Amino acid sequence: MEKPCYCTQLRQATRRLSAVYDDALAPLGINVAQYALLRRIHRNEPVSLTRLGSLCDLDRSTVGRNVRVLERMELATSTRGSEDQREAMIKLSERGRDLLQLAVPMWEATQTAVAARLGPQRVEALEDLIAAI
Amino acid sequence: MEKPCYCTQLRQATRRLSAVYDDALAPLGINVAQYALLRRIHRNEPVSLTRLGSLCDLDRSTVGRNVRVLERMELATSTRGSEDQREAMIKLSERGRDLLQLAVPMWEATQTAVAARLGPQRVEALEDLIAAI
DNA sequence: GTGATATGCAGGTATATACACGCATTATGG
DNA sequence: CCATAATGCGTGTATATACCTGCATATCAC
Repeated sequence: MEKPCYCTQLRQATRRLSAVYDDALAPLGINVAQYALLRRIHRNEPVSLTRLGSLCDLDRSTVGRNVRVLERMELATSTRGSEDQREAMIKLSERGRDLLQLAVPMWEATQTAVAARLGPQRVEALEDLIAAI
Repeated sequence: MEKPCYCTQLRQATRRLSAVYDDALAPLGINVAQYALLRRIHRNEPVSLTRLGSLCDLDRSTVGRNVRVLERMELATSTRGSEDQREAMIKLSERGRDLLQLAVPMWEATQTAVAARLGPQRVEALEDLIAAI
């Protein structure tokens, strides 16, 4: 008796959960990945792409492209490091900061709703699992 | 006291877990998404894109593109339905069937290894969570 | 039967993601 | 100092994913 693929099921669950957060943030024109990135930048600015990549556990090139999207939306800016000319200095723009301030309560509401839907037991299991995987 | 984003953490965990399965299947030149799709086709062939989409809980256009990749790898074929000319009839090719036969034990080994690493408690929690999300 | 509606697909567009390669800049060894 | 190594990025390439639009084919209502 074969168990279904943990990975495939987890991927599916992640798509579903992402859609919930995406929908919540849609009025602001951002998705949950962009929200996470904005927040990460905000907490570390100015920050290089390499550091952002390691903070997000994403490939540097991925972060670079995702930041570019934020730049196109005029939510973030990228300048060159003053000491190390190789480094990109990523910061939020004014608009980015403003939008993030609107986004946080929306995210919080979603987070709370998700926790309520799952119940404390499952939330704990989720936190444990995330750490274990 | 703010809890980190469930969604973002789950996305991260999913990326990590996917990488484990991807690595295991890499010798065959496929990743876990392709494995899941091959398997799904195998169990339902011949199958239309719409049905495949609903089975995988993926957008039809996504499945269409993913199947196209399998076709390019010569692992699957797509012909037109005989009754309904609109329908695509997706099947595995010989190569697809052969490769799947090699892939299944690799997948099983990974599945077992993951279960061992997590332990029965967490595996159960994972199954429960996946169903709940 | 024919016009309206529904269904199935392909393609455009866009984001998220990874890996490999190459270029520029910085750091290091001698 | 200078050659070499290390570091930081950008880009090419590729897959996975979703939404929307348009086209072809079926179905249905009358």
